[in-house]
Amino acid sequence: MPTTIRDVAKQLNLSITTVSRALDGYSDVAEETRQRVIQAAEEMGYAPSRSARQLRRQRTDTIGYIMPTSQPRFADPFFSEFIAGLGDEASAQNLDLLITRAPPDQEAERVVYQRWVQGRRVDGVVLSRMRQDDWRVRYLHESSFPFVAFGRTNASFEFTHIGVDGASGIRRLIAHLVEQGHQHIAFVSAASDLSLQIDRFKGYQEGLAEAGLIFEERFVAESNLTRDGGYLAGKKLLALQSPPTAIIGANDLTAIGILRAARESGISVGSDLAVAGFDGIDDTEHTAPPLTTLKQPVYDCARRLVRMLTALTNNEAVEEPHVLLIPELIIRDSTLR
Amino acid sequence: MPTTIRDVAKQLNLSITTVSRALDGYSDVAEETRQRVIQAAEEMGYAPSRSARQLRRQRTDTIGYIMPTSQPRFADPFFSEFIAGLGDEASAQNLDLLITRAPPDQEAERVVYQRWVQGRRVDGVVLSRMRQDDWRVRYLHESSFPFVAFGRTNASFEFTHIGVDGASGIRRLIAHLVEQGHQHIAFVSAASDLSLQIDRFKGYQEGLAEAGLIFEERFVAESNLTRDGGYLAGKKLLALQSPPTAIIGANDLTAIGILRAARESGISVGSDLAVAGFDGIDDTEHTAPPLTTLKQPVYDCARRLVRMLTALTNNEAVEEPHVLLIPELIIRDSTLR
DNA sequence: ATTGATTTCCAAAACGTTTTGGTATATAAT
DNA sequence: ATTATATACCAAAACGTTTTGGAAATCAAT
Repeated sequence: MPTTIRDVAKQLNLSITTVSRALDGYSDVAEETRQRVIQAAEEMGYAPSRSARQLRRQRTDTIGYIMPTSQPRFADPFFSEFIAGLGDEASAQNLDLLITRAPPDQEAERVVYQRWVQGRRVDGVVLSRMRQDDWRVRYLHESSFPFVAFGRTNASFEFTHIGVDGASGIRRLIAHLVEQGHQHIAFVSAASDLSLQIDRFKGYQEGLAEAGLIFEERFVAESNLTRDGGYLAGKKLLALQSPPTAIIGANDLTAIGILRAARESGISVGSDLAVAGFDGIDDTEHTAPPLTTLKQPVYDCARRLVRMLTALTNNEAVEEPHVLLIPELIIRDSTLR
Repeated sequence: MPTTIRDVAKQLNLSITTVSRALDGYSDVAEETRQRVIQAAEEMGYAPSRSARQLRRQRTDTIGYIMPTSQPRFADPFFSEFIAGLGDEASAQNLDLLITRAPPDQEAERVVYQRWVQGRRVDGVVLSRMRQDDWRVRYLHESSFPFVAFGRTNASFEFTHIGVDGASGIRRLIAHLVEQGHQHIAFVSAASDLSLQIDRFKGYQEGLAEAGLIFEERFVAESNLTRDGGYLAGKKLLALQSPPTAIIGANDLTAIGILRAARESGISVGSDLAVAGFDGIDDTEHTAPPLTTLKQPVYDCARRLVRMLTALTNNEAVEEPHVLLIPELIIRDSTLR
């Protein structure tokens, strides 16, 4: 039986009101009383019941994040870093972070969002891995439920988000590859409804054009943002008649899979084949060879998104509601001859 | 303004009670009425307020996990997989999962646990990365708060947990290394208060003894379970007068760092140096060369722990409260000549 | 001495559920 | 015709806070 505010009040012969206000730092309680209350609360191990407070205040002091992944074992360090950022900033703001996972664009996802929104389970949610025509954005907007997003989408209205200019990043990468003498550059892509795919693929096409290279359909292999997917796509590309001399993965995991495919084919990455990824996860420093990548500050973005979200839930103005970041090109041995 | 149960009741000219009981499936409401209620609730977008329900029921239907890591950017896939398991099983049981991070064995950690326990924020918690003399175990036990743990500790009382027999795993690994002709086997260890360190290090010493090898202090390098830590420790060991021919990392991340140290020193892993890790994270399949490791079923353990915890919170008996698993030795190229 | 301000406290309402302990009506058994 | 039993419903209490709108006591100003 945990101690309630009533216990503390009785102990001190004060009213519940006074105890509550003392602890909340209101100015209408005498300093001496406040000290007594604080001490008693401490001694009795009192902490306000979260659910009671939530019910009364009509807010949960909790934000939610629903990982959009299909496999139960999500193995993408991107999410770890993103969640770490969310969690740390949430703690810093004295918020709780509620996490679950739901397969993207399926009934199950809808159910979770509805439960959280209608059950007033969280004050706001963070979205990531945006899709073109994203129903989540529509739904939350229509329910006028606070949310922020990592990534853009083609919604007809504005919403608070941080985007990363993948296209410009990939263009820079291609310029670098061309500089290294590459003419045959392939791309291992992701599911076509993902905003990041559309964005990065656009960069791929633009980058080729800028370098005066022609776009070849056969140099595009569709994959799924996983290591295994990258491996298979890499195998396929390397088995072509005249294979590419450089391969860009839609993310780092894909690129790591490609590295493995090259190794198994006896191809030396760096000298014979250039490989690059996107995200800048920690692993890329430790692969063989270390991987060239376009780094996006996932952790910091996550923290910033939480700050934007709290502004939203507090009905404050978000100072910069549409951020667009340029990823940083980190050149490592995997694209150096 | 979200719909409440009162709105639904008014709409149907029923009492709040009846609506509540209809939705909860009690038998004292006519089937026809129940259907009307269900339909109206659906149409009006009603979902019970979680906080109101929690307050009344005196339970949160939420379990908590506090990641014991110091760096804000935790980069250990172990945690991703663990959290994925917790999250999936929680969803399956219609529970929420609350997550945060706190540096192990520090005041901040204490504060978070106290907030959750005293504020009745969660129904129970899951512990991992246990320490000898773990204050969390003592505290939760004394507060008689439901918890389960991944890992053992030296508490004087019993508690529900799943342990992994690291010692026996490392012994098997050493036998394998000896079979490959290794006589000089080093160990890169973790913080000495971690149960996993004590356990695995014991296996290291026992394994050497069983093989008739002598234990040499200089072959032990202390590290911190990260890639960078493993890299530094690996560098140090490889710079010794007569360096080891095999190095065991306390976990996979450490081993991955060692791989990199070897590569930089121009040492060919497999033929010249054997390297092995512990955990069996996905990365190990994709390193160069693929890494020998002792795999523990982290994801499944996490799911099972949640099931054990719900048994505990429901005051049911846990059918098997003390599990001890043997890790599986997966031999890959990093320990084959 | 009266009035006005200020300080310090509090009773009661409200938040939205679930649960307890019924009551009224219809049906079945005597 | 009475009594017992089921069936279908409901009013009110309770969960533990925060907030509203005072009230009493003290102090300052006239």
